[in-house]
Amino acid sequence: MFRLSDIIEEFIKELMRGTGADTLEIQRNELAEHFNCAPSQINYVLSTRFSIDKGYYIESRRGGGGYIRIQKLEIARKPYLSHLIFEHIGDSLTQMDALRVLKNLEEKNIISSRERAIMEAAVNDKSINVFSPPKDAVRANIMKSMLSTLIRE
Amino acid sequence: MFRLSDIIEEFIKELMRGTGADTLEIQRNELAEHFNCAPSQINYVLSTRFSIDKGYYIESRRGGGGYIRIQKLEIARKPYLSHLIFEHIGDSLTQMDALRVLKNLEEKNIISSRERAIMEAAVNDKSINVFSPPKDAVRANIMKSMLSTLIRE
DNA sequence: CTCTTTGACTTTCTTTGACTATTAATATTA
DNA sequence: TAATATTAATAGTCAAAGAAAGTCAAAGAG
Repeated sequence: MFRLSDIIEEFIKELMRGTGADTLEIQRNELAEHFNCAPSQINYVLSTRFSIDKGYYIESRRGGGGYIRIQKLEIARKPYLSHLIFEHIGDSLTQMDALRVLKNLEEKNIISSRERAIMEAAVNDKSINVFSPPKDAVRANIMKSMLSTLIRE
Repeated sequence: MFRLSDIIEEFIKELMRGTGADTLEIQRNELAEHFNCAPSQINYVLSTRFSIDKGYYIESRRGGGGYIRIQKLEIARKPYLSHLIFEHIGDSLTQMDALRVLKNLEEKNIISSRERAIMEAAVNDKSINVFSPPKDAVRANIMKSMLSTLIRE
């Protein structure tokens, strides 16, 4: 069950927890060499796990002394939930993206692990056994609906 | 006489008894190779013998590093939830009935009010905007799936 | 007829690599 | 010396290949 992308994700998160700071600077090639992978795999990890919607902001610079700066956004609960509901999710949401969003919500202590499990179950492909409106559309609805209960309170 | 599906079923159950843990991760292709059968036969076994109604919860992931995770629901520990999942809900659940069930669960302190709100949102008619499988069938699925997370923990 | 087995085809993630773009450092020229 | 060109050092993009799992319908067995 060796998934390098997950390992790199954890490595970065662990590094951030370690320094205590909310920003981390890495060098793409160095990191790639550390994990013995193609440099572009780092981009893959960043775009799938450290996007704005997961609560991270990324800046980078090319050329000599270049870097990638990963910043963990400290957004308040409601604005973050609003962003998810009104901007990110839209009318289609894949299962993978849903799972990643939920993982981050738990990491940000916006939901408990029980709540995460409940929501994961609700947006799971196996639960949403539909044809006519595509699964991703139904999932988007359910997800937005669930998240909005958290804003209401 | 030799029903391969039964043998695979037993093999998986034996594996779970062996490890003592309530979850087991397998790789579909590996298992298929072990039994010299088509990979899709594993799906057949899982869907006929390891569904939620049979007391198991399944998660899976495709792509590199993919897996199938089978978790046994320890129903004895949660009789009320089990009753709901295995007897009450069945394969169709109206919105009214879902709301009643959730209200009851909160009154019995099995779920928090937040959890109730989340689940209500998930099984709401507005979230489940489907035609082809009737809403009540999809709702039953989602509901059982969510409730089974409470047994799993 | 029902349940099981098989296999071709599909879908979803991940990994890799060739090619491109940008920036900083350095060398060259006016 | 100031301006400009060149080179080296980074990071970015995109599509193809790889690695799983899922679906569905037809064939087979009881």
